[in-house]
Amino acid sequence: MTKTVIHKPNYEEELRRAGIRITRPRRIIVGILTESEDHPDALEIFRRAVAIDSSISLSTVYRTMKLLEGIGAIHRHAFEGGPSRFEQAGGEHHDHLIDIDTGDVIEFKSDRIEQLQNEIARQLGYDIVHHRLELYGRKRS
Amino acid sequence: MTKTVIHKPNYEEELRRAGIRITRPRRIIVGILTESEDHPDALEIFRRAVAIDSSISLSTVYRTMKLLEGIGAIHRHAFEGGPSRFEQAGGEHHDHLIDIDTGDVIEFKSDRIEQLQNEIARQLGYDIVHHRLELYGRKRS
DNA sequence: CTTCATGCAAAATATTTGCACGAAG
DNA sequence: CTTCGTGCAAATATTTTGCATGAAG
Repeated sequence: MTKTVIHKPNYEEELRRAGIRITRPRRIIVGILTESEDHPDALEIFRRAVAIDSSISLSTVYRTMKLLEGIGAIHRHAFEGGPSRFEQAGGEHHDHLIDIDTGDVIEFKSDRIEQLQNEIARQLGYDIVHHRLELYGRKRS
Repeated sequence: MTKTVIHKPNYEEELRRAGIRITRPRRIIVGILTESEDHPDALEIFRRAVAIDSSISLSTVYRTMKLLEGIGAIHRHAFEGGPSRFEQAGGEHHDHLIDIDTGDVIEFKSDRIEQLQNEIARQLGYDIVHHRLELYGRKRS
């Protein structure tokens, strides 16, 4: 098991490659995602964006999230209860441990688990397209 | 890895033990959950309930789901995109493989994975309160 | 009887969409 | 220029809640 390292993708490059226009709101939003080391939801991204350009709308945040998710540039997480939270893709795949008291998210990765998942899917006659592993825990005192 | 076996809990007994009144809507709703071998959402449970007693309201379904979840009698799943889906608890713990083409849910269980999860959490300084493992896959052809 | 559950309608939350206008290429 | 993206407001989807009434124990 290893903790993952943050890396900064070049979203503008990715967008251009996908033939998507680079506009001011999009530039600001991807900038925010690039700088974020947490897992903000749409509203939080909107707040950070508005601090830079107050004319940005929440709709555009949602639209941009969908767009980026579509080209695989970000991942959408639906942790229990709350709204979707987003995270830049492009780093190594990892799973999440969510602190149920603080909401903090810790990333981790286990090749053993991934391997077991594949075995299980195969035994059931499936190929895994993607998966979701979330541990909800409390800090040991 | 093993597939889990369905078993029928006595919800009325559980409710009584928890000091919760057994009303007509509740009896109908838990009856539906007992018979269900799928993972219906609130609206689907509502539809099945209305077929038995047309006076039942969707609010009551939601309230009952929350109640049953509170006493640990059912589990709430938030599979990607859709609304919460429910399943009777009381059987053995298991995880889910979701067929991305049909929405079918297959239950499975892996002690090895559970064990690895615990190790990981411990290494990160946490105790797992619960977890969620979902494999999204496509039938191998 | 007293407490609690219900149905209904309205509210709250999260997200999507139609439309007219403005900006990107 | 032409296409596409934007903000805004309204719509949608899911879930929760206030309130007056009725049922459970």
